[in-house]
Amino acid sequence: MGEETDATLRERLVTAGGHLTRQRCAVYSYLRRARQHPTAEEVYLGVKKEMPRISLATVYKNLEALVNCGLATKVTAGDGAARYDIRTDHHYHSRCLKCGWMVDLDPEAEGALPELVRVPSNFEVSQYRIEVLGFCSDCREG
Amino acid sequence: MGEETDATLRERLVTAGGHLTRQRCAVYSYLRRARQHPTAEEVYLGVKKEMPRISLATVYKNLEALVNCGLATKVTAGDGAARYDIRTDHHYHSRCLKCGWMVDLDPEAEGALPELVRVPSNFEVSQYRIEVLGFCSDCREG
DNA sequence: ATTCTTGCAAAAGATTTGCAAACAA
DNA sequence: TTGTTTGCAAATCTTTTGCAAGAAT
Repeated sequence: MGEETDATLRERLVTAGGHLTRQRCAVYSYLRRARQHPTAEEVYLGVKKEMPRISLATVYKNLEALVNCGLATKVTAGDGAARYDIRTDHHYHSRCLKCGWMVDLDPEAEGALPELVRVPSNFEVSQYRIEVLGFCSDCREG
Repeated sequence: MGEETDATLRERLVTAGGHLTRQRCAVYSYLRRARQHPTAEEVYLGVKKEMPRISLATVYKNLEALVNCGLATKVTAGDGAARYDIRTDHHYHSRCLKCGWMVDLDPEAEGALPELVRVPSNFEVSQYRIEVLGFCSDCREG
């Protein structure tokens, strides 16, 4: 993993009162390289290849630490296991109903929510999520 | 429970190859009367009051049966247990980050999704979900 | 009669926790 | 040194499943 990446990770961790460990670097590195949004189990299996003694509990704890210091997002797809996303900026997701493939979607326009949904005035909105469900290019053919 | 309600339930169940049982009526009735979107556990505890020998497994099976015959929706909030919603039409949800309170939101305008999100053209959209997160009127004060 | 459903207990899957040893600051 | 993290096993929580007995069609 790159040294500036380690530095960023260390800075965020230290600010949150944490330590920079080999396991934490490995989890963060795996997440950065992941093509998809992996589950904790997938991160575990991936990191295990280079660090055979790491435990699944450690992976869970480290993923939580990354989320807590703002370096990752937990995406709960609803079905099965939670997934982790290296992106932390405001964006949405599409998910294939057949294979579960999850893709990031970029906001097209900001502040358009009120036109789409009527939110009660006594509810204080802090964020919103959009999930688009359907079939990816591979699955719509098969 | 009202007789027309039973008749609707029976019709849907029979169409799907199922039976109308006391337990199923009770679960459906509870869901209709629920002020919030209850978890399976909450439905179980509620129905148990009038039907002490019902089992949690039966409640799970019956909630699934209701979803399958189009009389309820399963709402997976991400955290903890799934919740069940008697509404089956297209609508959204808001959820309080403090107390978990979930409220139905009505669509303000249809077909506005493309203005909000850029979905890849090779993805076949079948539905989308919007979840508004924040704080309900009770929790923004406390 | 036949098929579906119930209730129970056990199983399964995902995530969390307690704790002593190891590590980072 | 002091406080945090690791790895392991056990525990927890939610949901599912197998099966014999019971209920609905």
